[in-house]
Amino acid sequence: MTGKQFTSVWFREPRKAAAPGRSREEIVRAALELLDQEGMAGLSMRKLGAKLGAGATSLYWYVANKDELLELAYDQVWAEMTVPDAEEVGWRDAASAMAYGMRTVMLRHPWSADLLGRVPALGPHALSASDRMRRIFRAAGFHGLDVDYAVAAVTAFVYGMTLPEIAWDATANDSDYDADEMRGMVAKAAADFPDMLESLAMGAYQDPRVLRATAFDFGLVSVLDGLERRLAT
Amino acid sequence: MTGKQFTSVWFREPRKAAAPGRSREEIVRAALELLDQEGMAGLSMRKLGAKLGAGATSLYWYVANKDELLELAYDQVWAEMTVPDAEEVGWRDAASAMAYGMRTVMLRHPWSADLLGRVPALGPHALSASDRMRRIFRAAGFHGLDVDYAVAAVTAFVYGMTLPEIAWDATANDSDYDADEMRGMVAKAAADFPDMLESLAMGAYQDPRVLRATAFDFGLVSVLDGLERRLAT
DNA sequence: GACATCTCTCGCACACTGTGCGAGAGCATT
DNA sequence: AATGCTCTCGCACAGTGTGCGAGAGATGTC
Repeated sequence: MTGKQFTSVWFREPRKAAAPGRSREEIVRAALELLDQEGMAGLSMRKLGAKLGAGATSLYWYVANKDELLELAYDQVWAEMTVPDAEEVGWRDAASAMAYGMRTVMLRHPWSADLLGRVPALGPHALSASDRMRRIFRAAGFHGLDVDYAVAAVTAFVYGMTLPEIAWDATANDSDYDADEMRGMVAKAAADFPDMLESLAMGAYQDPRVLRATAFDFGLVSVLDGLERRLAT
Repeated sequence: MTGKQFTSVWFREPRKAAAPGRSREEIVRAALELLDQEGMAGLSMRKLGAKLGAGATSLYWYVANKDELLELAYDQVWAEMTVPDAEEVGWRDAASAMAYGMRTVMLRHPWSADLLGRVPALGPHALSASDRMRRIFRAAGFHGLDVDYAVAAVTAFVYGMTLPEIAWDATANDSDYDADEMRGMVAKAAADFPDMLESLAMGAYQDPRVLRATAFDFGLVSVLDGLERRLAT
């Protein structure tokens, strides 16, 4: 087993911050800007270095490698996720708001789709968000490991729903076709499935964004209903 | 807008198969082998060419670019997903079997996690699977767009749940630490959240695989319960 | 038989990527 | 003045996907 060792930034002591000059914070901030503007493919160490007026490899003094940098940036995304207090609004509304919040944050930082569920979420912000999520479901009445299961169910739904949304937006942006042309080609591919075509046609009369929001809401209500039912027994 | 044009293999006419020699099928098959053995990072055009006793760029005769190749491989994964007939076993069992099936197929081809929900699933096998999924929920009693919403809810849950499972397996494999050491480091990172620590400790006494299967079942039952409730109203 | 056309292979080259290494600059402490 | 520590960065290496254009081999067509 000579495979490269797995490590997380959060398992190591950070380099003690010295004088101003460059800092880990500044680097992460610049990386976030680059990611928001150009997406995951637009972030390279050389570009990031240039943006900071530094040589590409200077950054390696503050960050062990690119993966660590991404872990750091990832945690900043978690910082934006607001998880309301269940004591105030009731667990159902809290869970719902949390789910919607995750979705909007993900859509705001599409590159996070490449990291969510793929990179260990052990940063301080991620942990704090998890803790607040768990609180919601404890307030709902779950106990023991069921709390984790409930959190996992809702977050899994949000990931799985939002991820394709992001992917769709990305391909739509990269395409020279407009929405109608796109739909036409999809229809051609699905020509053998009349039932799907019908459904496609029904969706064509609505704004895709509204359509997706509706789908999200439909699923979310179902998931929460299901969890509620479990509490009742 | 000079961005590279988005296209899908499924939008283009395939090159009409000529004599044996090399063929698109053979290439895709070899790519699948490589992906299963070495994962997404292990697939490069040069390696694939070598495996087939061909030059790296020879493959470009059969496939426009690597993305197209991945779309083709991706569809083969969908070919493995069995979706039972709702008429025979009832919609709930059918949906449940479908969800478990998707999960096992994904775990069997971990690299598919990088494609699922990210790449348009418009290949024949993907479409056929979708069609059969829709049938399940129509049999359940959903109508119009609700059919799509229900399918989306269940598949989103499966993606979102299985994706982190795969990621965890991957990092565990790359690591020289064993499960206990890993848990120790996680515990250190989460030291500020006593509630999480307690939960971590509770999970420590069980086989992680069983734990994850339990979590999956818990969520799936909830989602299906939620959908069932919607039918009742 | 000779020539043209079409199918397919592949080496070269280009522009990129992450990052290990080692030389050095600037500053602080002794 | 000398030592050592913190930090920068150019070079180089081993990769990546893929555009291009030269050619091989088969298959018509006159």
